[in-house]
Amino acid sequence: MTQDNQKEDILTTDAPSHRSQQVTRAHNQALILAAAEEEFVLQSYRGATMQGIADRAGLPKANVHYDFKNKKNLYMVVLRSIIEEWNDGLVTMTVDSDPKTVIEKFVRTKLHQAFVNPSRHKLFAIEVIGGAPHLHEFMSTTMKDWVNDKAQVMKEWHKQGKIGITDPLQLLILIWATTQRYAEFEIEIVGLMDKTAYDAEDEARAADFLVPFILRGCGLE
Amino acid sequence: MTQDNQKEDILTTDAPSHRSQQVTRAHNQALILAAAEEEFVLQSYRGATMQGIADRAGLPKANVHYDFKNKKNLYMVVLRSIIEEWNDGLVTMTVDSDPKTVIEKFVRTKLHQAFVNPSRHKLFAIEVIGGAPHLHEFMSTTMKDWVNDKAQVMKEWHKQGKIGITDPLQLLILIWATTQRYAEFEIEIVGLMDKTAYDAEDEARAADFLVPFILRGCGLE
DNA sequence: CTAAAACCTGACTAATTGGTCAACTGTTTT
DNA sequence: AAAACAGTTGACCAATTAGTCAGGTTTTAG
Repeated sequence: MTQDNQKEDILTTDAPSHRSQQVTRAHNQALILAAAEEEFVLQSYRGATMQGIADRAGLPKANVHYDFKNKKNLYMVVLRSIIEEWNDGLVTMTVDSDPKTVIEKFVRTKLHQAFVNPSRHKLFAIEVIGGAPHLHEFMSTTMKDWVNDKAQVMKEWHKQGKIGITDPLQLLILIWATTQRYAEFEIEIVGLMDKTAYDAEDEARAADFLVPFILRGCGLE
Repeated sequence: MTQDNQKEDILTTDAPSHRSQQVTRAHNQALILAAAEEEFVLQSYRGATMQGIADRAGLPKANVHYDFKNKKNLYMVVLRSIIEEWNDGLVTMTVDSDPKTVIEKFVRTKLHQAFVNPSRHKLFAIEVIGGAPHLHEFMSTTMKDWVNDKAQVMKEWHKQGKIGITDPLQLLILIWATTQRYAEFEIEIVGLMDKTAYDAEDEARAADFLVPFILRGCGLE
């Protein structure tokens, strides 16, 4: 029950059948990471069990330890991959950019990430809410630098009368809060919509509401 | 180390010294609840230990079991007290109310709750993010009724041209997201502000940003 | 004053769980 | 072909932890 389909691998490469060991291992690691992400979200760090992650990935527990050393390390690997994705969403924003365009793009990108990969946002949120014990470095370096940079640009925009916002940090907090909310509180929101999961139009519905609302709030449009 | 100051009770009443049993018990239960709230936020349900809660309350572990039966029950009691507070923040909102006044009041109330009692918001958030396994009933009854009621009112406002919002649920999500964020992501926000805790003016700063922003977003003012 | 009831707690137990390890299988190198 | 290596896994162990309980003390009722 733990290990079933060794033969029918979905990979499109067709090298000799004994290429499998390396490839399978990479494949299994991906399975484990995905399983860990789910388990950590649902059970939170302490509640997640290595056995639970192994079961979810359909592999023996010792395999998980072989690939990822220990629980903390596995958790850190998952967190790190989330941070990498965070960096991808960074919009280029300079003094010469058009505020309206940049803000709209930023909101849409963040919102899209939230709908495409809610688990990662949930995990990140749980980590921060619980005191961010594993994220101190990231938050005090990468994130802070990024925020200071954008805040600088927005202050300049304000000086030039391009935007009605005096406190850029508050605006960033608001944008993160409103976009990520759809991922983090998925269960609540979906429940209030009388559904069990988001449907295809929900992201668009959220964007159609949020984008004009935020632009208006910023005194644009 | 677990139990120290039995004598010096801080209570200002000075009834005969053997009133203590009942009073002390109530007092201890309050201590345990507060301790549990902290522990559950920091460690999440599975990570929180009865011993940890007991230590935090300065009482023996068996005492916690005596007062609250078991871990799950203790958790439910904490959750229930949070839900009660949630109900307190409900603003009266009818078709005849002034949208601007009501929305401003609502935002300020929610924001104040967030700053006054961040732990409760964190715990609630962790519960919802983790799938709300203990909140299904609340969310599908009390909360849903409340939302439907307010949505009805807002739709009427829109029909009368008093407000520029067509999808009330989205607005409620936004208000919750932006206000509660200051509680849930306290660590992140405080870090980005180069502090270790909110200072006295932070709530006002957030309100001064949020209230006009949201009113503008709603097409008011 | 006495007996019952309520309260309190140290010591113990059973179950869970992160982590290890030795034996095994398949792959690569020489 | 055979030795070295990488990958795999069942079985086991030590530590943690929720929950129990018996024996104690304090409070209340009659």
